[in-house]
Amino acid sequence: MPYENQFAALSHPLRQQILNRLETHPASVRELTDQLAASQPVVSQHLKVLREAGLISATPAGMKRIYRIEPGQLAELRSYLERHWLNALTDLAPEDSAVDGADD
Amino acid sequence: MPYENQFAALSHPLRQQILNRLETHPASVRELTDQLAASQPVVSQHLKVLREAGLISATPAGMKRIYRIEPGQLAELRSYLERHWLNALTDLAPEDSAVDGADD
DNA sequence: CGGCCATATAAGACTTTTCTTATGAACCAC
DNA sequence: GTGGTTCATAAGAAAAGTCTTATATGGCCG
Repeated sequence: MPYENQFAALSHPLRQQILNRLETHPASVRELTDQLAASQPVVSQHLKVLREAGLISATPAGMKRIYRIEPGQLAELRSYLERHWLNALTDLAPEDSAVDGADD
Repeated sequence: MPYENQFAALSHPLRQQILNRLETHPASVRELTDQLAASQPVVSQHLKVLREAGLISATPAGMKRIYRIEPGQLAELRSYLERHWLNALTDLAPEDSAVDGADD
């Protein structure tokens, strides 16, 4: 079940808001907590979900940890979306394999 | 929190498998139940989630109901993915609005 | 060192999701 | 009509997710 965790990570509004913030500029937990009107533990917990899904990464910077978007994983997600469930729309992909009989 | 339900719908392995099936050919509940080794109520429940997310649609055909992919919603989802969290990757979108200060 | 700041994590309550079992409604054949 | 097939849905238990409160870890400064 590919990308199950990534889709789940994107399915929570606060995590979407976190990504919106990080997409424009990386930030620390404290900054996100101030901007998003959520408690610090909640922000940390959601950051953990996003990090374990590979959508963001953290780099220690002194006392803080700077979180930033990991665009590779998001690009793969989009690619997966296109390769599988959007062929019905575009109908321009005669890729024989990985289409029928590959459900998991 | 846009597309929250769509991402949640894609976050379950059985629902991904259902979409994999429907992407190649539309099917009835019975056919999906046979192919996916899940009980009929479970398949119906997951089809309901996918339908309420706008990702599939159903057309009555006699005794059966034929489910098929609704590619428009998936295309919008991909588009949303690109417009927001993939700018950091491509960096080619100077679209001023809907980027900063719009988290929900 | 002691105190403070930033973050992570644990424990518990609460909510939501998911599955199983059972049942009901609609359609078709006879 | 009866019987069989297809599908949806309800009820309940089990599992997973999410929030709050409290606490622990680690870095910085005096």
